[in-house]
Amino acid sequence: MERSESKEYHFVVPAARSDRTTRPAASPTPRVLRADAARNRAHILETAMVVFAADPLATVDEVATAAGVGRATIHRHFPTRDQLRQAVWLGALEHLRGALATAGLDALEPPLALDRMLEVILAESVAYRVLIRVGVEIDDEVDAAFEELLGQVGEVIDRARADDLIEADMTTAWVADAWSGVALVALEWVADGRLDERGAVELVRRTLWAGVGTPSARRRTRR
Amino acid sequence: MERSESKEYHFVVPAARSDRTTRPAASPTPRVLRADAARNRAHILETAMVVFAADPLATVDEVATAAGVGRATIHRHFPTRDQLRQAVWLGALEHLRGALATAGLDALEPPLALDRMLEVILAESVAYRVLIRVGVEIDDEVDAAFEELLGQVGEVIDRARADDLIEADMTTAWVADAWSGVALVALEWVADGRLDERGAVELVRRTLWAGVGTPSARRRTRR
DNA sequence: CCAAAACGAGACTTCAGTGTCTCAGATTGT
DNA sequence: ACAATCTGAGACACTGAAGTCTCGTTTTGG
Repeated sequence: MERSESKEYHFVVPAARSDRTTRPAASPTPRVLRADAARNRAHILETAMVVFAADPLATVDEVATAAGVGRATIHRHFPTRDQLRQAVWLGALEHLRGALATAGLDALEPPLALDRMLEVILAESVAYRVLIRVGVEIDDEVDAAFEELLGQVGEVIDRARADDLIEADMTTAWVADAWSGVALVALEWVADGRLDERGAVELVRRTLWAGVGTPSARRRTRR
Repeated sequence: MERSESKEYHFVVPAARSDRTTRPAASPTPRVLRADAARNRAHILETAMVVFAADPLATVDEVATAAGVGRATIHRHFPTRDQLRQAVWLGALEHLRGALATAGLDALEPPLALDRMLEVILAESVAYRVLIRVGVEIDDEVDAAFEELLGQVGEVIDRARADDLIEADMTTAWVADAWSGVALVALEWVADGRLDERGAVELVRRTLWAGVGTPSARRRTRR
């Protein structure tokens, strides 16, 4: 690990080493896209998201094949593989931000809002997986976008805190990370078919708010 | 993702695609090692563990340099990079199993045993990181070893359950995974210096057993 | 002490994957 | 309809890393 700054989301964002040999690159992308080009570009991005979610080390050729497109076409839109990877990552983040933005979290009581959030993440699990497993180079754009996403979580938690629902000495950052840690596990369970989405939401809610212990365990494990 | 069988530890064990171009390999390792060879082999393995923990995509040359050893020597002991990777992974697992075995978990009350377990993992965080971030190909050996490690966790949890400390409708597998999810977050916090080991153990214990909610939250979030 | 074994250094081969280029054909926009 | 743009297909050059090999030197074990 050799990240410089120490942000709050280390757990979620993986190392950013350009994961394959990459030559310096060349020209930037054009200015105005013809309709079909734009269509294609979007399609490539979407396919790449799925492919990278399944295998972060997938080659450009694999993406091209999956998208039913020539490899050269990909390079036309994304000069280097790293740039494609970065674009995919940002696209996934945008996907999630959009989904959360339209989920109406503000209108929900905090506990329900967290439930809703998990539902969104489960629905967008491919995007979520990309965020977690595909590397990204942290620049200002990434930083800002990510920060905003985290802000949405933090806000919900702070509202819960205002309702006296959160143990006072647990920081918002911890609650957010603990939530995402548990949510991530649940996500895997759903992906494995060991749990359906309803069950996942239920289990995460209970685990997060009340832990896995019985009342008697709560007494015994307190310091 | 293209794993066939569906085990309980998908969350922890990452995709196993040989993460770099690898040619077919060649000869197996010799039979009896001279003393210096054995020493060297162990040293390479240990160094590789550290290097791979920091960067799962590190090259053989990087490992060689870090170990102060010729690249050829590494290839003598581990014909292909993949075999080195596999050996490192298994070594890390063995490391952890050993540490847990000598931690005297059986003699501790279940909640304390889980605390102790986290302490061990924090102490062996390099090995743990390797397990999580470095790919491995699942063969029978890996499967058996991993299964045993999980068994150790499961056993502690089952003892807790026998003491009526675990909510009856939460499965042992879920408790184990939720624990490891939260523990993983705590591990990152410690690595970032946002938490010391004592605090991490404390926080994980409370979060796991009682969640992040206040008593009133427990009432309100129940179904 | 000496033969066998292991090593480092460096030269070499091979190869997968990137990125470039060209060109003939399809699509678009006006 | 026609010029501009985009595309697929394929050939090509380049490179980093893997794996092999040799040879002179060091270490081991009996």
